[in-house]
Amino acid sequence: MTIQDVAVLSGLSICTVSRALRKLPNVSEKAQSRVAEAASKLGYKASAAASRLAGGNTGSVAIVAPTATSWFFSQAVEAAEEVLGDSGYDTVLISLRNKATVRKQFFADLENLAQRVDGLLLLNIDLDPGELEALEACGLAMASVGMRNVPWDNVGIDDEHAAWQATQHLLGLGHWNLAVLSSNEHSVVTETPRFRGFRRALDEHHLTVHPDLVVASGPGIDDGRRAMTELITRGTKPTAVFAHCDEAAFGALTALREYGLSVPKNVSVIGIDDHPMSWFLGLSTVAQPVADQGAFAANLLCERLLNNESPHQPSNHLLDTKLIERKTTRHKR
Amino acid sequence: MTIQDVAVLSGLSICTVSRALRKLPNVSEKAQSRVAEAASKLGYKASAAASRLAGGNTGSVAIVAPTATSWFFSQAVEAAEEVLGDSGYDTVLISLRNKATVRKQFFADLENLAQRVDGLLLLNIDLDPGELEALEACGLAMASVGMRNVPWDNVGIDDEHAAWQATQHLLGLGHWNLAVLSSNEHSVVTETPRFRGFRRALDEHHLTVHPDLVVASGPGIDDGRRAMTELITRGTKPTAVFAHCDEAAFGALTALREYGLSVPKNVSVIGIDDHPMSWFLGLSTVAQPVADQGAFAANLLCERLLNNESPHQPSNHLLDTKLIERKTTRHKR
DNA sequence: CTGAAAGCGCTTACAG
DNA sequence: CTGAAAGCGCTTACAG
Repeated sequence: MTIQDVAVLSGLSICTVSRALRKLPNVSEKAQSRVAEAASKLGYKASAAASRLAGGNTGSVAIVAPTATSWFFSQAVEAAEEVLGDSGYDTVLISLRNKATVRKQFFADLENLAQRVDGLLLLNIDLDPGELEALEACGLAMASVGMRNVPWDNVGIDDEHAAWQATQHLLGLGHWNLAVLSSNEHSVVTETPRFRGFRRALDEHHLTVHPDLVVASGPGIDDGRRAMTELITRGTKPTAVFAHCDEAAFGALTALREYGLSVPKNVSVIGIDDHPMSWFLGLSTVAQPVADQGAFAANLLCERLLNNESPHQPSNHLLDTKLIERKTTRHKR
Repeated sequence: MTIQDVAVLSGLSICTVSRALRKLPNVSEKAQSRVAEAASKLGYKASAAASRLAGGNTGSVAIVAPTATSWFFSQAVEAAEEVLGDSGYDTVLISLRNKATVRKQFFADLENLAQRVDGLLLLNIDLDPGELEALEACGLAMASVGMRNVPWDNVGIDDEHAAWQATQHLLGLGHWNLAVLSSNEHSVVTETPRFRGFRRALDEHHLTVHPDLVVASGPGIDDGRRAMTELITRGTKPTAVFAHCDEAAFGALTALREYGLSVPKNVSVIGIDDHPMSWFLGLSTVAQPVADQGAFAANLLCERLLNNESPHQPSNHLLDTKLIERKTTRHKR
C-alpha cells in the first residue's frame, strides 16, 4: 500500500496527502481530516525508505552508549527507547563497548550514520575536541545524558551536590575521619564534580581532605575492592568511606570484610547511584533517577526533531538526587 | 556522493557497480576490483534508503527482547550488536518492557517493521501460536536465543542439563534433603526443563522430589526471597536449595540470613547463570555463556541474510554450561 | 559479462 | 489551498 492508495480513497492528490500526513501548513481542515480518515482506514504508514530518499526523515534515531551492559546504560536506553517509540522513531543502538577502536570507528563513520538516522542521543560520552567537532559537523539533531558544556540539550544530575549529600550524611553521623574512593578521572588539576562535593562538605565542617585518605578507583566492583585494600594496607584508619559510585562501594565492602572490618560497626560506607543491588546489600547511597534521565533526554531530542527550524539555547536539566539511608552507615561511636 | 561517482571513477555503468558492490555473480574480476578500488577510494557506502526503496535491503535488523534492563539481555544484545555491526547492519532495539500491551502492539506493527528491517533476532520470547504465525507471515529472516521448537535457527543452553549439574553438585556434597525454587512457569502438567533436570538428578540417586520442598519463584531477587521465606515458614528443613536462577538465589540468601540460617554452614545454595554479582557474593552456580549466545545467534542470522535463497533446516545449538563452585555450597556435615 | 531504462514511494519546488 | 512534475539513489528485469 502506498500514498497513492490514500490519495485515491480521500479524493486528493498524493501531494496534498503527503502534506496532510506530515501536518504541514497550507492544508485545509477538510482535506486534513479526509486524509487522516483514509489513512487510518487503510492503516497506512509511509515507507521510511522512500520518505528518507525524497529528502524527508529516516524515522530513526541512534542511541550511543560507552557500553550497553551496565545497569545504568541499559536502564537509560530502555527508557529512551520507550519515548522514542511513542514518537514513532526506531531506536538504533550503538555501543562503543568501552573500546578506543570502536569509538574511533564510530566517529569516522558518523557521516554515513547521518544519512541513516535523524538524531543522536549521547549517553555519558566524554568528548575530546575533535569528536565534538565531528558531531557538530554531521548535522544531526542531538541531546545527551550526563554530559557537560555541550552545545545541545543535556540532562543529568548535580554530581557535586550528590557527593555533598553523601558526605554530609557521614558527617552528620559524627564521622570526621573520612576516606574517599574517587573516580579515576580525578587528579590534582582536574577535580571531578563528585570530589568537589566531597571536599565542599568537609570545608563546611572546617575539615580538610587528608591526601592519605583519597584513593583512585574505577567504576567496577574490582576497582573498589582494590582501592579499599590499598587504603587499608596504607594503615590509615577512616571511620567512614564515601565511594563515588555504588559498584565501587560494593568492592569496598568486600575488601573490608576480607580484612575483618565490620560494616557499619567499624566503618560506614556510602555510594552514589542506587544500583539495583544496593537495596539487596543494604548499601546506603544517594539515588539518581536513571530511567528519568534517559526518558527526559529522549523527549528533548524529539522536540528538537519536530521543530528543527527554531534555533534555541541548549538547555541543561539537572534531576534531583536523594539520600537513602540503609544499613552500611551508622553513627560514630 | 552517489553510486554515480563510483561509476565514473571506475569507468563502468552504475548498474555494474551496483552488482559488483553486492558481489553478485556475472561480474568480471577486473570490473569487480576496479569497482572495489573506486568505492574504497571514495569511501562510498550505498544509501540505505535508496537501496531499500529499489527493492534491496534495509541494512538493519531488529533485536527483540522481553526487557532490555536485565543483565542477561543487555549482554546478549551488546554481543549481537557487535557481530551485526561487523556485518554492516544497524541494530534497532525493541524492548517489550515486560508489558502485554507493548507486546501486542509489537505484533500488530510487525508488517510495518518488516519494511524497515531485514531480519529479526528474538531473545527468549515465549510465543503463543498466533504470534508465531504473525512472525512467519512477515517474511523476515529470523534467529533466536533461548527459544524452543521454532522454525528458524536458535541457540541456547541445555537447561535440563544445567539444572542437573547444579543438583548433582549438591547431591555429590552429601545433601539429600533438597529444596528447589522453581520458575513460575512450572506446574504439575508442564514441568520446566530446569525442574526436569532437578528431578532427574534426584532420580539417579533413587531420591524423590518432596512436594513440600518445591516452591514457585519468579526470576527476581524479591521473588527468591519470598519463595525462600515460604519454604522456611513451612517448617521444612532442606540442607540445600537449588534456585532456578542466580537472582532468585540472591533472594534466598537474604531470606536465609533474615532467619538466622547461615550459608553454607546450615544450608547450601546454588543457582544457574553466573550473574555478574555472583562472583562478588560467592554464589556457587552453573554458568551459561550469555554474550556467546547473542553473538552466535546474530551470526546465524547474518548467514541467513546473506544467502536467503538456500532453504535450510532450522538448527538448534546448545552451548555448554559449567559448574562453578564458590562459597555457598559445602559438604553436608 | 555489461549497460540503458524503468521504477521503488515518497517530498519538494513550482505553478495555479 | 491544491496539483503536475521532477527527482532522491538505488535495483531489477531486459537487451545486447
